Amino acid sequence: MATKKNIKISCAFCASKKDSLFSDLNKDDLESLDIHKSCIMYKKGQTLYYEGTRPMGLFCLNSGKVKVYKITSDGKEQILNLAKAGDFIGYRALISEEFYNASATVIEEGAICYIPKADFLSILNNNPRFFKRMMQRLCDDLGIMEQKLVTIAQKSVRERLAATLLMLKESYGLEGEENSTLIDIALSREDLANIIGTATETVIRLLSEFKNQELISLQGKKIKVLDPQGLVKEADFYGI
Amino acid sequence: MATKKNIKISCAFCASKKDSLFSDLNKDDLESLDIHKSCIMYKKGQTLYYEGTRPMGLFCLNSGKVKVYKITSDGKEQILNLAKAGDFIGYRALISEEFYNASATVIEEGAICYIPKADFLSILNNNPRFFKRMMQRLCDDLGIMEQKLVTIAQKSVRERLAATLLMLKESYGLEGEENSTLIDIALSREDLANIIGTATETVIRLLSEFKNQELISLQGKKIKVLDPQGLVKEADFYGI
DNA sequence: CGCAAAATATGATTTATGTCATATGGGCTG
DNA sequence: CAGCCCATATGACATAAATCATATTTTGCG
Repeated sequence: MATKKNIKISCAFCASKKDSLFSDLNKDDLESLDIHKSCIMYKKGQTLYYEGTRPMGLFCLNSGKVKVYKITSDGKEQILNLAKAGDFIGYRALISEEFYNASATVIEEGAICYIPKADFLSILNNNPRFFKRMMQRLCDDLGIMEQKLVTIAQKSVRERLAATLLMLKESYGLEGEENSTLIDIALSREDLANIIGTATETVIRLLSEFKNQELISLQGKKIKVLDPQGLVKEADFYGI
Repeated sequence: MATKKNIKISCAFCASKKDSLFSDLNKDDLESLDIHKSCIMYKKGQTLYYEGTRPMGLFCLNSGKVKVYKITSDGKEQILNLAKAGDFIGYRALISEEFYNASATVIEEGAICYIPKADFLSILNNNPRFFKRMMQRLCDDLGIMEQKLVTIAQKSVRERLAATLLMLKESYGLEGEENSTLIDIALSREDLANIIGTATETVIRLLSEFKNQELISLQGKKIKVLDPQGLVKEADFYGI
């Protein structure tokens, strides 16, 4: 295995910080983050942490994409969250001082920073503004998770797939010609199935149907949304 | 409609407080809660709040039981949470200053206190210990919700029902003779279906099967768990 | 107390989705 | 650049669960 090169990325000048939780930290706090921070390149497939292990710090994506997931007793994977540049992951276990209850694996390579637990908790405890911000984030996460639960519990696989495509379009959409939007994230059909909670074959089949209905187009792995309104109709609601 | 009688229940002496979030507030904070608090009896079927409305305070159950649920666009109900004596509900919307994104309805009558938003937020903002406690609670809620999502997404209805019965046994179990445990909460088969995310008939059928397997016994609405280990086997894991 | 309405129970049938099998294609590695 | 492997694709079939229908029992109400 090659030696991992530590990349120098300053939180104070990190472009990904723009809309992250760190976005309104003051200069001192941001500089204190840099002191013990490490920042390395991760390749696709590398795992940041495993469910059941103890968090020692906070991961912050400077670039790349990560999936956060749980594995059931019978070996099935359920993706709980996707993270992209600017996103934190693993903060909940850190805050509540528990073991991770999900795993995180890189799905698109990128630079990921790691802030030691002590530094993160120090800011959390000494900066009430940041503490509040974190609390707000947890509230948001909870709301999102509740909505996902309802969708998975009450909607058909077809509806969930349509809703998921719309959600992915929001988060990863690249505008193309003729109103088409490329979903710019390297998700396999299996990953997609593991977001929705269904079988890989079912996703493949339904994507084919959506293609035949000219709601989407498929160029290999990547999916392009042609008719978002049509998908909204299929989803019978908006947002998974 | 009868006039609602305001019951005098002091937070400082509330028996239900024992294991609530208020359990380690100091005397002054507890007394400040009492000043503007109201406490009235709610009957089965009464709704505490509706999704989409603005929270004006915090509900705290002195007694009785409440279901918290969302209604989908096509009118199906998904129960997110059940609350009993000592439980708070609606704190997330209050903290994040948003509209409720679920509704709450009484399923067993009881006395429910209502603490105005300002009083709750005042304690939250002035008592860092309580703030921390709240944050911890949100973390726990999030973990629970994630686990529920995984279960609903990846487990069969049969497994989910078994898991739900075990969960209900933990929260509402009354030990009876011969190792049997009565699940002491007035849930209809429909409610049960709306926890699990399935059709009422399916719940009824599966309960019959579990009865035939002598895992449970049915006396009208109420369910008695006879063989928890058998249910664990059916659930293939523990805890929904 | 008796009736109506709702909840529970069970059967018959349909359907969406899972599973298994096999073919095809794209991309990575030596 | 070739070959292999994994992802995608599609078909055939199995099945869990939804839906619709109809008893039967329980509950609440006047």
